[in-house]
Amino acid sequence: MRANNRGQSTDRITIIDIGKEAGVSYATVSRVINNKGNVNPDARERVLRAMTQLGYVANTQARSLAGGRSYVVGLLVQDLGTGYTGEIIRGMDDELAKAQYNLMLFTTHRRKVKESLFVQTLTQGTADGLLLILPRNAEAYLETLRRRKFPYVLVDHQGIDELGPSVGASNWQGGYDATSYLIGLGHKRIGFITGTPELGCAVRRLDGYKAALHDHGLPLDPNLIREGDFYQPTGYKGGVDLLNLPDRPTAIFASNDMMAFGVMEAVREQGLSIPKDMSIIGFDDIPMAANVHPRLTTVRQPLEQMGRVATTMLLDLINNPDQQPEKIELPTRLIVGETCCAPAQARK
Amino acid sequence: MRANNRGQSTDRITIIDIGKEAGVSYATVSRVINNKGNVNPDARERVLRAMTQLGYVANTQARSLAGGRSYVVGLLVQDLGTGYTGEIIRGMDDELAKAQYNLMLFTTHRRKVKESLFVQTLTQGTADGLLLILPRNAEAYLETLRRRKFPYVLVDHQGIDELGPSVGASNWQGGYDATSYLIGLGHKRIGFITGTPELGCAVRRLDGYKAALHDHGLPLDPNLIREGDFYQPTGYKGGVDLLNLPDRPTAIFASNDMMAFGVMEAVREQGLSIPKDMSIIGFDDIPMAANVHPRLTTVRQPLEQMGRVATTMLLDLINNPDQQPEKIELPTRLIVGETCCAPAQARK
DNA sequence: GTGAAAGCGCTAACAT
DNA sequence: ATGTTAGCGCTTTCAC
Repeated sequence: MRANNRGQSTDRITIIDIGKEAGVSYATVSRVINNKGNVNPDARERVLRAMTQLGYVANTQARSLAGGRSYVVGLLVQDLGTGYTGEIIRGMDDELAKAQYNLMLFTTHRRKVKESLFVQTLTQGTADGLLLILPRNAEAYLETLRRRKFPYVLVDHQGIDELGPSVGASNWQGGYDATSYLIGLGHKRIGFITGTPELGCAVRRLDGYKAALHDHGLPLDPNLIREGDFYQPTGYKGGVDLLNLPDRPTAIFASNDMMAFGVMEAVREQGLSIPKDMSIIGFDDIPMAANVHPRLTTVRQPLEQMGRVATTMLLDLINNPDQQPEKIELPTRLIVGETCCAPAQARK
Repeated sequence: MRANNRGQSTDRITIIDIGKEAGVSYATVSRVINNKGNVNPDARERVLRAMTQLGYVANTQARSLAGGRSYVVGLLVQDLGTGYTGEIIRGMDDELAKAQYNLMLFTTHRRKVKESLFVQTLTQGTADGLLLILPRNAEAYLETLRRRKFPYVLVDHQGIDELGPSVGASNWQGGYDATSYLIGLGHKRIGFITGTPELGCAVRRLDGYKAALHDHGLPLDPNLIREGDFYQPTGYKGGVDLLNLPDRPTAIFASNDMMAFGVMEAVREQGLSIPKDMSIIGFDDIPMAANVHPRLTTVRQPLEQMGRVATTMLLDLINNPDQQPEKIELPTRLIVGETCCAPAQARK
């Protein structure tokens, strides 16, 4: 048992050991491991046996240094707080495990400039590919990634321009469906709280809202639209503002669940009841949406599946670098909870 | 511009380039990078300048392969769903970034046996240390880690025996405080929903509950204690059971916030009001606790700080392998929300 | 089909 | 104080 320079014991089994045990050169062992052709079935068998027998574990550092893969995928997220990201990661994680890949996590929260630095590190061989969940200001480093032909997939980033392979949900349709649902219940004045306006998904949800109003012959009142940023406090604030309107809406559609929770808070603070006095609808269907009372009516994004699909896309891209970048949009679905009902006047 | 075997462009700047540019051997460059002594200030200056000028980024694979550090820390978690983990990671992440470290994420959810496999990978040079949040059945691989003298820190794992360096919160005190608070409000029958019984933190919270009852001369009714697992559904179920008791409690203390949400659900389903008919208290103070209505009264664990402290401990351990393993317990604090009040009979 | 050998970028002796 | 050199474990030509 040897010890490395930090005192850790490192009695590693290398391909040289395997080679000796199997009676072949270690080049052959490498061929077996990487499934390259031209290996005698007998030899392959012996190598495989030696590997399990000696408990061989590949050293990924050496592998990637020698020009192979690192078997690491980078993941860039802003935040882990809301459960939204957690759901997506669950899907990624599962898919990655199947392919024997590991995940390197980068969080950008609070940091401003460092984002491009991590791209440097990552593309220097640390990772074989990169997953980006809802990135902001991605343009800067996406350009670098593209130039280096470094595989990446965007999750839930639907910019206006061509930013490369991406997986998202049908945000427009979700916004349209939720609004139509409220209109169907009899609501005529429907408040809307936007997400971060720079984010494609936020814009699409708003567009869906507008389109639904238009298709049902309802006027678009700019006063009913408040800007939010996908976090709870702006939902609360938007809710307060809308409630204070002389001609207040009978329903509020928040661009995500966290903001919907904020709206719920605002409504209750005024002593109003949900949904009797105010119908509320969210977007995402994070786990918590089922745990609040009354259960939030919302538009479900298939978050876990989005993570799953993004990951398979990325692994595909790593294996076949010269592919056409795909853009996949997964369907959203209205989840009817208990926060919506017909407006008061319609019930009279 | 060269291209590697996967077609990516890899015009890397190595320490050799830096050496040439600065007019020194690349060994000197290495010395500068790693802050080893014996470098002429002039030479150091030239090297540093060359590095920024050429935009040098170290190749961590090569570094760790050559016996240095990988500048990666592994993180083992079960789940990212509840926000609890997210908070801790936020603290870790911040601290890690300061030390230029990266984070490799391993999730054990759903997988049964693979846990020991990741230890193999990790200790083969992929990471310099390991952080474990609330691990279950950790004994198996902790033994391996110890034998290999691989640095690790446990977060929120307070087993009965000596499992090594760890960071936790004062769970006993928190349980004691919450229970005392309820007793102070006038409650005499207080239901309790446990966490996963194998987890040290769950046992401590229960012990704190029992001690508070005892110290205030209240009897311990085993019927009022229900087993949970820290997830919402068992909170709901425990709540239903306690509500159906002929002599139902006037308050319920759930071992964490997610289960407290479940209790709230159960109470409401019976048409009862919170806190008038039933006081509820949780544990953790995850962000969501402030977003439910009424705001959950709970025991705050300093989650972010726990992550922070665990990380500095680990980095310390990486730097000085022969340290004594520390055990740090951070204080919890009662957060008074709106889910507790005096019981009905006391108010009469 | 298989082995020998070069080299990925770096650290850490060992020289000087 | 600095240069030289030997690997770390692996992939990948290039021979045979």
